[in-house]
Amino acid sequence: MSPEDKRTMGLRERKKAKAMAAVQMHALRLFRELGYNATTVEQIAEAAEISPSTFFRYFPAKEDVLLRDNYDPVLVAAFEAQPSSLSPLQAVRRAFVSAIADMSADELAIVRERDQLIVSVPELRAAALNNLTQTMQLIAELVAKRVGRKPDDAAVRTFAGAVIGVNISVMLYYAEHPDADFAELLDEALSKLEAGLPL
Amino acid sequence: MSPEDKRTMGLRERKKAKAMAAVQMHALRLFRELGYNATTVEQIAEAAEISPSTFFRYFPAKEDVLLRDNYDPVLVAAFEAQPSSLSPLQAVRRAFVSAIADMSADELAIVRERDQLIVSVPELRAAALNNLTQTMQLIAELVAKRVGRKPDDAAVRTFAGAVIGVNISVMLYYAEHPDADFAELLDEALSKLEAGLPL
DNA sequence: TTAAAATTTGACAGTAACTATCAAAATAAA
DNA sequence: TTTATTTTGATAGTTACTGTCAAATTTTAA
Repeated sequence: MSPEDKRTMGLRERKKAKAMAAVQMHALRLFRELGYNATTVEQIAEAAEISPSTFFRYFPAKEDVLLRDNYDPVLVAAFEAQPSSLSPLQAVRRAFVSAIADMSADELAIVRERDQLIVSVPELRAAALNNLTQTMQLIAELVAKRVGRKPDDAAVRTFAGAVIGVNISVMLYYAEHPDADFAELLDEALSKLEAGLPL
Repeated sequence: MSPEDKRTMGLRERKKAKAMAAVQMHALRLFRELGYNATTVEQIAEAAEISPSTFFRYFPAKEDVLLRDNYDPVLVAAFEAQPSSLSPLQAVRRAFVSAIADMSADELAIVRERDQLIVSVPELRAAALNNLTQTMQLIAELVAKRVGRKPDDAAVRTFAGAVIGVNISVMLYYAEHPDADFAELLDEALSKLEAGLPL
C-alpha cells in the first residue's frame, strides 16, 4: 500500500469517521438528557453500539467526545483568504467572522449547545481552554507567516494571546446570553481590541 | 460563637492552614521526584501523615494541591494602590509587576517550578487556565469599579480577556524559557498591548 | 474465490481519582 | 469535667482510563 492515500484507505477512514460522528451525536444527546457527569462512557458506548474499549480508542478522554472538532482548517483557510491590505488584527477578525458566517443554522445550534455545556461543566471548560492554547499557537503561526516574523517573536505571541483572551471572554459571555449573535459579539470585541481597548 | 472571627477559631484555622501548606510542600517535592502522574494521592497523604480522605477534604482534586494559592488578594491590593492618574491598562500592568516584585527569591523559585509543571502536564495546564478564568472575572470587577462601569460591560470584559490572554501567552513562553525574568516578560507584553499590538 | 496478513474490535483485569457514609477521635463550649 | 461540635480516618463503592490478548473483520495476495 505504498501510495499513501489509496481509495481503500480513504474508505476505511471514512467509515471510522462516520462511526466517531455517531458516537459524538449519541454522547451529546445523553449529555443533554442526563447531564455530563451523570452520563458514563459505558452508556455512550452502549448507545453507539461499540465497546467502551473502542470509545477510548476513538477519544482519548471522555471530554474529547464533545470537544473534538475540525475548525482549525476552516480558520486557516479563512485567514489566508484575507487580502494582504488588511492589518493582522483586521485579518484575524474577518477570518473569525467569515468562518462563523459560513456555518449552517444547524451547526450554529450545535455550537451554542456545546458552548453552554463547556462553560458550565468545569472539566469541559478546562479542557476547552487547553485546546484554545493550541489555537493560540496556530494564530501565532499564521500571523507570523503573514508579517514575516517567527511564531515565537514576542510581539506575535502577545498578539495571539490577546486574540485568544478576547475569544475566551466572548465564549464565557455567550454561554450565559445564548440569544446573542456569537459572530457579532466576537466582531465587536475584536474591534475594541483593534481600537486599543477603550474604556 | 457569634463573634465571627474569634481568636480560638483563628487558631483552629491557622492549624489547618499549616497542615495544608505541609501537604502542598510534600506534594511538590514528590511531583518533582516522581512526576505528577506517577505520584498518587495516597503517597502524598502518607508523606504528609494524613489520610487520603483528609487530603480530599483539603483539596477537592489532586490538581488543587499544586494550584491553590493566595495571589488574588495581593493582586487586588496592588491594583488598588495604583494612582488614579494611570490608565486602566497601565494600572493593571504596574499592579502585576509590583505584585511580582514583592515576592521573595524563594517564592519566585517556587513560582517558576510550578509554572513549568503546570505548562507541561495537560491536566494541570487545563485546571490552571480554568483558574485564570476567575482571575479574568476579578480583573473585570476591579477595572469596572475603577472606571465606573459594570463588570459585564462589553468593553470591560474584552479588556479583562485581553489581559488574561496576554498573561497566558507569557506563562507558556516562560515555562520554556525559565531563565527569563517573568516580571519583565509580562511587563513587555502588557506594554505591547498598551501600544495597540504593533506588528 | 480462497488463503494469508494486517488491522480493528471487544473482553477482561487492573489502577487511581474521587464520593459517601459513619464511627472514633480531637477540640471547643458549658 | 461534661457535653456538644467539628475533624478525622477507615471502609466500600463508582468511574475514567490503561494494558493485554484472542476473536472478528477487513485488506491484500494468490
